[in-house]
Amino acid sequence: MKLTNKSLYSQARDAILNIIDNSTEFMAKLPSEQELSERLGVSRNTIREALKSLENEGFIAPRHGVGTFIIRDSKNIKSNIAVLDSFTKIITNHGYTPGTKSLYHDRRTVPEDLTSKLNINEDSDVLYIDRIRTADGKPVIYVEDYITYIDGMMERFNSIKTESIFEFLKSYDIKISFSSCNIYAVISNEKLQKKLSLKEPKALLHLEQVHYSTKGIPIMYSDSYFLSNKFDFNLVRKVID
Amino acid sequence: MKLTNKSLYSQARDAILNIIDNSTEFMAKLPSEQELSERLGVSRNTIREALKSLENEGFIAPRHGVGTFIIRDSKNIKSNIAVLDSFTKIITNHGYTPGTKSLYHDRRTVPEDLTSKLNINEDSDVLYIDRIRTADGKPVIYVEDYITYIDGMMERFNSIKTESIFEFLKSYDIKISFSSCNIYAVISNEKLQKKLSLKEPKALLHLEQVHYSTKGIPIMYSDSYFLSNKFDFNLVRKVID
DNA sequence: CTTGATTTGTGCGTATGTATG
DNA sequence: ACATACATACGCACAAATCAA
Repeated sequence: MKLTNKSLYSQARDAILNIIDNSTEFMAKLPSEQELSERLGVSRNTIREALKSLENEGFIAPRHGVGTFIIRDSKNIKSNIAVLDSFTKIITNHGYTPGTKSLYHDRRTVPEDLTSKLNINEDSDVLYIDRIRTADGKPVIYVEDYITYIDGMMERFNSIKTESIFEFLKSYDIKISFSSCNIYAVISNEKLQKKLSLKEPKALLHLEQVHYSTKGIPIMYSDSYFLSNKFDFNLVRKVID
Repeated sequence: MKLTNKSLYSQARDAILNIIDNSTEFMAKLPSEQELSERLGVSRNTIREALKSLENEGFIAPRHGVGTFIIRDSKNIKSNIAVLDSFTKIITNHGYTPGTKSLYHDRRTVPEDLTSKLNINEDSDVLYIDRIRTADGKPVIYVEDYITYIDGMMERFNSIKTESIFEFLKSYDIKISFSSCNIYAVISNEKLQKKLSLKEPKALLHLEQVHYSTKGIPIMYSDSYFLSNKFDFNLVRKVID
């Protein structure tokens, strides 16, 4: 009998994240793996899987022979750039009300430089989507998406009213699992200033991404431009020995 | 008897990374965990640890019930921003010869806004270091470091000739383990243009970091400014369920 | 449509090593 | 020297997903 659809380690992770968010003092020590194992009623291995996941996201720092310490909580993190969230969630996390100002799309032949990135033939089609996302009504992100074309996509995109491309792809049983992302700082050119209603050149954070499905197949290429002063992108960088 | 100072899983990781870098076809499939386990003579658990690490760095994508697939190799990755490398290594990886153009340092009271970040009293001192790093002789990174002051640090910093702050800290038995990093795009102001020998405003990638030791103690705050057009910063972003 | 083989995912138990205080 | 706590490693069992016969 299946009680939940979540794995044990994922449930343990949630429980530990709860401890983290409720702690107040700086560098508080978590209960030992042994104690967490007993308290949550799962094996130490399962606890360790949960801790590893939290360590990867930068919440905790284990010290060999000493204990595991909380280095930050999830409440104050507005956006972890290593986590692939929707624009809607990123804007919401920063305390703004998200919206979409303009939306254009067409079907076109894949641009030459994207054939290798999307691993498709040069005469293949893509669904091109051009969007301006807003925070409290003001333009903050400009996005251009190129999605490997599937039969009838134009028509379905017209009929389905969703702000989320990820949701749209789910209707084709495609679930985006990760993206390979290049990060650049750019100064807005005329096109970008027009799109983002800027009167003067501003610094933008440019993310160039190839999105992959759970099957590891490249599905979508995106260029997104963030008004950098509106967003806090956080990341934990680790030394690899 | 200790034959190596590397953990088994780390050795397995190296062996698998070697397979990855030597594969040619797109989305090639790795040998199964079972086979890797037998071939490398370690347990399946150890193989899984190695694979998990490679998955976290975006080299492979496992598919439940199917196999593990190579999505990129390490040869073409110039700089994974989630990995905390030295500036020297980042510049070298991009194919340039690294150097340091200017170097200034002093001892000063900690700036007020850094007391909480470094978790020190407001009357504590820091070692301030101001550097311009070059690639093939051209300025490409401007860095300002603030290190929690330890007795005699000024004198020792004068006498030790190293380009690496990390190496300098090791002489105090402090090993940097990770940093918490905020990422911004900025347009160079007059000060930055002077430091980086720029004739006109350019887009810079600004990393604001707090560096922690292996003990999880904040040691150093850094502001670094990268000439964005000279560097490729890559990152794998994952959907969290 | 069912079955079986293969492969990754999850979970437990145990033992030993290493760092810290 | 000792206890505590995390790190590494092995073996085993079963679940779940996929695919081909």
